[in-house]
Amino acid sequence: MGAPKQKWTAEEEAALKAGVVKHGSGKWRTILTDPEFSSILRTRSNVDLKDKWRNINVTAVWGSRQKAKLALKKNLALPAPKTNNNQLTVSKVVQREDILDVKPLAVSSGTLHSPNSKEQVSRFKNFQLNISAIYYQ
Amino acid sequence: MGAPKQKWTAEEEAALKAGVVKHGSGKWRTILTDPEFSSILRTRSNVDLKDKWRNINVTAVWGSRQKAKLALKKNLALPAPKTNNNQLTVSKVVQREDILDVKPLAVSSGTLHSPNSKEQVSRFKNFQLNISAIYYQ
DNA sequence: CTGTAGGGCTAGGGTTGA
DNA sequence: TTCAACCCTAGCCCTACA
Repeated sequence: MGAPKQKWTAEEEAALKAGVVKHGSGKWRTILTDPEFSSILRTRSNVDLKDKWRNINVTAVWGSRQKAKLALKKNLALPAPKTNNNQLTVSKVVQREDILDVKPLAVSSGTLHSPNSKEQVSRFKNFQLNISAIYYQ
Repeated sequence: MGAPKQKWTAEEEAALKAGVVKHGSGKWRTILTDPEFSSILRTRSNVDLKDKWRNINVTAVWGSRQKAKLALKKNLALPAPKTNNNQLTVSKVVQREDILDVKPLAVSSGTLHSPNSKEQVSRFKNFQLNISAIYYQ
């Protein structure tokens, strides 16, 4: 806990993947220095890249049980498919757990635009001020 | 299947609170390895300590973690307060580095509330603003 | 000193059994 | 349904090593 966690955006992840394709895994500093990615990954360190890559691969291999659960839950939680008209809705039951998430290894760094203006949160090194407003009934 | 639930004893809880006072919140592994508490908390993991501390604090302010979560969501879903209403501006200047976290407002006694001087709490009829400054090195 | 690899830790969301 | 206890893991830190 030093600074609030900075979650990886899809754009950053894509840039990392493209960087690994271009320079190879383990060349974190090189990827960071590459002008093709340096702007997107400006806020990340080489160690961050390494850690994120590790998470990506771990997730890809997966024998995780929670993710399977989540996938199942997600499926169950889906509202009945809303088709345009009035027709019987058929609920589908997915039984496979081995699919999920095709990982695009080579995502070109096209013009992915940030979902929003990801403002750069200032990250203090040894101080954090939390303000939370909580409403209750 | 898993281990049966191991309820926290009063002694364990006291040790945890003392550990937080001594080492600070978030230093779960440190508390665990402190000879002063290691014997009492022998059967607990660092994650257990973290979870228990969360329950203690959440219970002290609210009735439950669920309510807190709901309240938070409710808060996030609310549009920004309009000018007409309660516009609060809070500023705080910090200079010291030697303080360490200000969380132990949930010490055993029956009379909680009246947080210490490091934390300010403003209460409205159905609204609470929490401000906490956390220092660390 | 710089960078990488890998183990470890915490925060926070999620799950579960009583 | 509620909630204390417990699980899962992204992100970040620490240390060894080259």
